[in-house]
Amino acid sequence: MSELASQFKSDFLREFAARGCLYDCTDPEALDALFAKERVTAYIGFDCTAASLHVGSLVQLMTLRRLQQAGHRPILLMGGGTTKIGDPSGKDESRLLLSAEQIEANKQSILKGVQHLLRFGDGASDAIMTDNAEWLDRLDYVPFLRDIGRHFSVNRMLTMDSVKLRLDRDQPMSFLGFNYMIMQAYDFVELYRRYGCRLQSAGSDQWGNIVSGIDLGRRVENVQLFGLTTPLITTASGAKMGKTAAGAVWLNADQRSPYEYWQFWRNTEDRDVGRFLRLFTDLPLDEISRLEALQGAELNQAKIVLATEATSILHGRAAAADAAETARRTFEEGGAAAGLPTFTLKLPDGILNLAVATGLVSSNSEARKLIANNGLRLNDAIVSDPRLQVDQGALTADGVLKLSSGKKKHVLVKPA
RNA sequence: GGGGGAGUGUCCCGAGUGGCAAAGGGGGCGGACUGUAAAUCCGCUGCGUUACGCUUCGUUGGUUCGAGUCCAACCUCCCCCA
Repeated sequence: MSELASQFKSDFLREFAARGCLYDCTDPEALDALFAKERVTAYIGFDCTAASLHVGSLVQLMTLRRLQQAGHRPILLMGGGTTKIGDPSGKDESRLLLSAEQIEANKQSILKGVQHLLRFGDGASDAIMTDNAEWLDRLDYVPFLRDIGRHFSVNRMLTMDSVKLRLDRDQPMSFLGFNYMIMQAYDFVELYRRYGCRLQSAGSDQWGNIVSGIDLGRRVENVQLFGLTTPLITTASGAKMGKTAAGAVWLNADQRSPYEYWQFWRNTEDRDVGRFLRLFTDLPLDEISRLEALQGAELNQAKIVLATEATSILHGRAAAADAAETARRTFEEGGAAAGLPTFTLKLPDGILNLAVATGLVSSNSEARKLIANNGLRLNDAIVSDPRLQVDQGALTADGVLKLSSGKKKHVLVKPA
């Protein structure tokens, strides 16, 4: 699709495609014309299954951001209702159902985490946040079946990937999960009714659900709706974006600090730098071309730009600058920079307990193994004795301890 | 309802049919080499006060000096027949 970039007339689609964000869309010509003609209202839905979104959702969030930057109106749809059902796509097992309270708490937390990405308000292109629980929770079963259910062919639903793949692998699927796509299709129509929303965007795996919504819109509202999908982002090595050893790369600062988030991007593989700059920053394309052309160690400069820009979008310019400075002091000067993750606690007995207390390792055994592999450092000196006692005398001039696992993970400990 | 099969180290896959803390792989972590990259090589990958002890193979009982392995019941899933 990116080769079509130059053929689009609308600013939004041209830029979107040129950045490698476009995977597929329905009726490209009509959608392009719509974007060129008027302010478009578009939505993306997010599940409330966790207290924070992670990097895997970032492409979607960036899509909303770009829509807004191009003067259109993004809707952030929180799946407070659909989360009660659970998306069957891709999962091998039905997930445990979350309680309504848990879903609501997750929703609030997610919203807090994405504040910097979009401008909310009452202006013409200000972002709107809504929750599909507002309409899904109130549905009356029989009227819903008569008005909406009649438009869905079970035969067709069975052929959709989210269902088919599951059945093909002999994995169970309850009637509950089977309804997810109907709810998502209905969301689209409801958002059209409420906000004149004409476009739904999502990852490419949601194509089937999007098309269902478009079909439903034509049948019940006689309107042409559009769908737009983004590619599934993997690293050049084939790993899914945002999954690291420590778990998902969460967007909320209380789960992954701006410094750690900055580090995540700083450690991007060489081959991904240009692509990620296009996808995850607002930098102009010619600037990105210049950065990705850097060779060898020079490319580290591009990674620093990537990290700072990406962090800035999520946490703000100041937090990004702080993170960059903390990283510079830590990695280039080898110091105990104040911006590192810091734990204030009473110094425990022995180095093992200290390492566990900071979360650098999860058990004493793991700490011992790390020490045996020369992986644990206290104030940059390799710890070789697992029985090492840590007391006030070990504090640096700043009155802290710097504890490191390997060369990249550093934390500070302040005696309480 | 009848017949057959499966559930293994709480990341995943997967060997194992009486001596097992349990093969192998992926993933992950650490080390070497580098550029906070990739590739490659090496080590580690249940917990603990670590030449020892404790907990682990769907659940609960049983046989045995000893059970992931044998027996019984139960739970969950899959396949075939009805």
